Amino acid sequence: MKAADLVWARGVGATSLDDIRAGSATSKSQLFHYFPGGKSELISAIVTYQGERVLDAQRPYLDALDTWDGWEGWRHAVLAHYGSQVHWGCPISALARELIGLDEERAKESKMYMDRWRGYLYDGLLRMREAGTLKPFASPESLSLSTFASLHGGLLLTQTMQSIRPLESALDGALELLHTAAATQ
Amino acid sequence: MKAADLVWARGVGATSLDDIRAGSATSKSQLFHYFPGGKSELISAIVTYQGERVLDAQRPYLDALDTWDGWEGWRHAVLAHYGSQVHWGCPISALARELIGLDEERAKESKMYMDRWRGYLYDGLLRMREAGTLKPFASPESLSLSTFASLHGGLLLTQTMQSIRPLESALDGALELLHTAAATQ
DNA sequence: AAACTAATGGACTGTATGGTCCAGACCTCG
DNA sequence: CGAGGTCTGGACCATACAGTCCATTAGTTT
Repeated sequence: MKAADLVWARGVGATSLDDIRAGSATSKSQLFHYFPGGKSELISAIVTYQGERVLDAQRPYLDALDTWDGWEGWRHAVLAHYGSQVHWGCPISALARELIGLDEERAKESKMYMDRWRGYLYDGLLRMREAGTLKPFASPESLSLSTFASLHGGLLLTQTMQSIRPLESALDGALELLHTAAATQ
Repeated sequence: MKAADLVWARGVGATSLDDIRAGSATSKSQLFHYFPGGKSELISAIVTYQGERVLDAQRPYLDALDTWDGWEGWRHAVLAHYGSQVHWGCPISALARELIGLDEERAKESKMYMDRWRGYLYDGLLRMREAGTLKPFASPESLSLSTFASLHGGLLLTQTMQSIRPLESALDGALELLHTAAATQ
């Protein structure tokens, strides 16, 4: 999906259908043949594509966030994935942000990916607490929010600073914070 | 600055000069009279306005981030400021993000505000380490990055979740993390 | 090969946008 | 009062965009 990368690099509003047509070596009629709903439907497909891609890159760790090894693996997968991309930042949060107040329907779709994503962190933390790995009064809700915030803040800074460093620091800090909620044994 | 809020709500690309004209009850010629450089110059003014506004909202704590009380006050000021705004999220990071690859010159301006902002955190942490409040091997660089990432991630989630909760959790987590770097006395 | 259908290119249209320009209102000063 | 200059409204222009349409090609069936 070359279109997805174009939109990632330049944003939804700044990417015209002509840009996409030129980048994909097809014609306008082709574009509307495959996406009868026009740009909105194209964006929808891009949201799905990027959402799945981002989640896939974190597998199988997303389902293993109930052990410290799982979290370590996840951290490594995230850094490897975003470090290997051509563009900085996270396409999903960028789409979610831009689509708010531009295309409410597509914004919902990208928000859904954000929710699913955080859901994996939440589920892992919940299982950790139930297993006694975390303190009984640790809040999976709060911890998942702060961890998810660190992740996306790190990704955002990645973009403004053009470096992977902030993401590393953010994830290191987030994991260290999780450890402070570990049950003392 | 009504224009600043319009751009905050809808983004640079999705806000036309006509929208701004309508919102400010003036005419096109007025707009170009005050901003001969056109939209780019208008955006530049908005960046400056929002940048100063955001930093002002955190004063006087920005210069007091070398004590735990200072950090508490800062956390409170940030929550109060963003909780009282009409729109969610942070205008500066939103501008910085959108302007990358749209107007390189203005992107630099907004990135500058991000850098200045983080600089305050860094300076405070550096003074804390020098004063022995932090462990000698604590890294102001890393800590400022992770704290700043938490802040901006929290603000981003504020926007996708339409709630102040993620920002609260993010800041709480960030401050708790700072405390783990405190010198044990 | 003829007849028919589906895919394809790209010219075309209506609209919105950033930006220009000029006619007239409104001051200022002699 | 009136000449000179400045400010202001909004009509206007060129361009870029999303989306439509039709003539032609390519493929399939008989």
